[in-house]
Amino acid sequence: MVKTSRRQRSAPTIIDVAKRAGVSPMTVSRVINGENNVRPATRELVNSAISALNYAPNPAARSLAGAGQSRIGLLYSNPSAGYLSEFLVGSLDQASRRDVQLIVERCEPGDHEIEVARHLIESGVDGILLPPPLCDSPALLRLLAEEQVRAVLVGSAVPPAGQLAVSIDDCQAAYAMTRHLLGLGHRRIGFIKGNPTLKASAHRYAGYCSALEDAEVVLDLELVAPGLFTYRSGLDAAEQLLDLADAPTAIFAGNDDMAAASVAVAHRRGLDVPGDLTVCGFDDTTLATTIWPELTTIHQPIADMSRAAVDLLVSAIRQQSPPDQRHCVLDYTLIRRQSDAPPRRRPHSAHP
Amino acid sequence: MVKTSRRQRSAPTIIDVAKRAGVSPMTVSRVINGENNVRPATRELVNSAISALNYAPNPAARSLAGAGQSRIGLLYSNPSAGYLSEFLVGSLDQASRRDVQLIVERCEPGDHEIEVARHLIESGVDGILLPPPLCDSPALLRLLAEEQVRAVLVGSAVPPAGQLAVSIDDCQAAYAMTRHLLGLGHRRIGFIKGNPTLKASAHRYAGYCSALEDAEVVLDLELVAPGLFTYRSGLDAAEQLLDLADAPTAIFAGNDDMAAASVAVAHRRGLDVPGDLTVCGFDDTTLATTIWPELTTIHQPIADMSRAAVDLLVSAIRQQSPPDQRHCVLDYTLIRRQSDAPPRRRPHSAHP
DNA sequence: CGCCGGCATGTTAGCGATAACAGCATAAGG
DNA sequence: CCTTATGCTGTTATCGCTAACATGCCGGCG
Repeated sequence: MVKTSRRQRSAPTIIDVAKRAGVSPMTVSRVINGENNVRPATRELVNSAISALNYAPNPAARSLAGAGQSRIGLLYSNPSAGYLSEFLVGSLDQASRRDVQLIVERCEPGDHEIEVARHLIESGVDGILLPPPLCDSPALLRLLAEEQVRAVLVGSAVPPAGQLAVSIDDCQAAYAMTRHLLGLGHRRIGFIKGNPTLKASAHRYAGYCSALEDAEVVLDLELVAPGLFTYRSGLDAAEQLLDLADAPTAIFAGNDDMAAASVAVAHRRGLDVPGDLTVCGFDDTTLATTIWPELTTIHQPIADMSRAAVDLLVSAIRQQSPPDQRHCVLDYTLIRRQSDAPPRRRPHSAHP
Repeated sequence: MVKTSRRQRSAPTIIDVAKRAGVSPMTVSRVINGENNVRPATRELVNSAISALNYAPNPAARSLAGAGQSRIGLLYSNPSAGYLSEFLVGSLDQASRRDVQLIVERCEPGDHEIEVARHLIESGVDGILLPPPLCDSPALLRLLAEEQVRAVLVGSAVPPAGQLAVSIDDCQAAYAMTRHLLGLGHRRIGFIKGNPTLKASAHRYAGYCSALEDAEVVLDLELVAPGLFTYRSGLDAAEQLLDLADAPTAIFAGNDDMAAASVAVAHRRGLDVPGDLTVCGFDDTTLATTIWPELTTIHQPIADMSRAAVDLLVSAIRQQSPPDQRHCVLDYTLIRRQSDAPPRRRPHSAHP
């Protein structure tokens, strides 16, 4: 059996070095940490003892005795299915690289987010990671500000000034998707808005509007349906859009859940997707590839975002990196799958 | 304030937990390390103190004090939506409690699982966690046996003898669900089988058959459709079942994805769920509560299962707890939501 | 001359956890 | 009924390192 090979002849300690250099362990420590109040001659002595013994400080002991390892919390409430797992994978990875401990805490639907957050804070974390939808809770942000706990908002489209944040550009992504649909030839493009309490909703809508405008397609408010990011709300919105006398040839839903609902409604009405109706989503959750046809959607690099978030937070905690970039914007990807196609009927000719 | 005064809001220590639980720090340590010589009542006391304080052991102190830190791998390939995140939360939590480093490795659809597993082993893990569907890969198990790497199979219905494993009783759960449907008055109950390479499929089917038999309802093989646990396969299976001259009044799908597909097919045909057709799933993935109506399904305590798996693995690695229980079977829950109801039409009278 | 202040260094006391052993009930055995 | 096992649980002593304080040594000042 190959016991962990590291346990060989116990490595030299700071005491071995101290003896050999004829000084006290403390002086060795000072030399190691580059403190400037050691006489050059002594420093030299210690240094040579160190290299003679091939000494390396024990990081565990170091963090135990010293500044202590920092811990960061991850507070999540109800992200869509695949979001959390990706987020976890990324933050875990980075947390271990940066040598911080990650405490994961869930806010159950019934819980009051404030209570849970307070619990986390009281448990002594030095900072908190807030993936959506918690990143847009004003009450939570207020609490964090009061308690002076640092936080990184992930996925919030427009974080308050100075707030640490990581996100994609929701507006630009929605713009790209709308442009994609326009490129396929669609002119009547329905849009299902998301939960108005989340800032991302407004931004995605803005991207949609802006793309239409740039393509000189007039925005028809009939084609814009309200939604809440839930499947259920998507059902209602899709019904509303498809009930229109001049129904859209494509529906761009504010997220995958509502897009999936739109597909369901289309099927219920005997419409083929994408033959009779193009449907696109946003987020690229697992739902997007679970249903049939698989959804064309916007993919967020969630794992990378969470990695970036951990980095930002740790740097802030250790005060290593000044605010050279408090808000980190990563790139999205438009993923094309089977739910989009050019419109079957020629659209009404647009302008002369 | 430049630095948080060291004493103020530091993380809770083993001593805080000990005080709160009214025991000595040593006992807490024993609980954390899963040593088996602690009275269950005491263990419970300590555990609740741990979660109340949101305590996590300081890895630095631990490795300093002796216990060399071990690492375990989590190898996953393609669990259904939501499974992974729950699994991660549970295993993370327990990994941090037990102070093992969790190395997460994904096996992409194209990858050969053997290669990925070998990579993980070579990176020096002391054991591997195998959630479904990898837990049922014979080739993988063979490799692990050869390499003498310990593994815990999670979700495999009948693990090889002596293999570390955690699961629920799939057969019994399917039995309970079928019984539930019979209790509602259904007699023609369709069943969609799962991927035949996974042992859970056969067990769920066995539970279904056994419940019918006990209720003296003859098993009609017409009502049993093949499936693969994918949404797509559920679509085909549901079409097949609903095409039947004497169609079922209820469909029990082998998992939630296929149940969701069944709901979609029903809607496409203008059937109301649950008014015209009852649909039940299995697994209680997030999909179950995403769609409408929300699915009645079987809930597995995935987070607890992964916690148990980590425990089992760590204990085996540290050789602290003998094989007092190599296969840990946890309880499932039948969750009733909106997708089931008594059959609308009186079923054909059964027997004289 | 003697006291002060500043620098280089040594001492002491933990950091948070565990190993090893010591106690102390309770159960088993004679 | 007393002794020897057999759990559980508590004590003590570290692990390697570093804050915080204590010491000794020097020159400068009144």
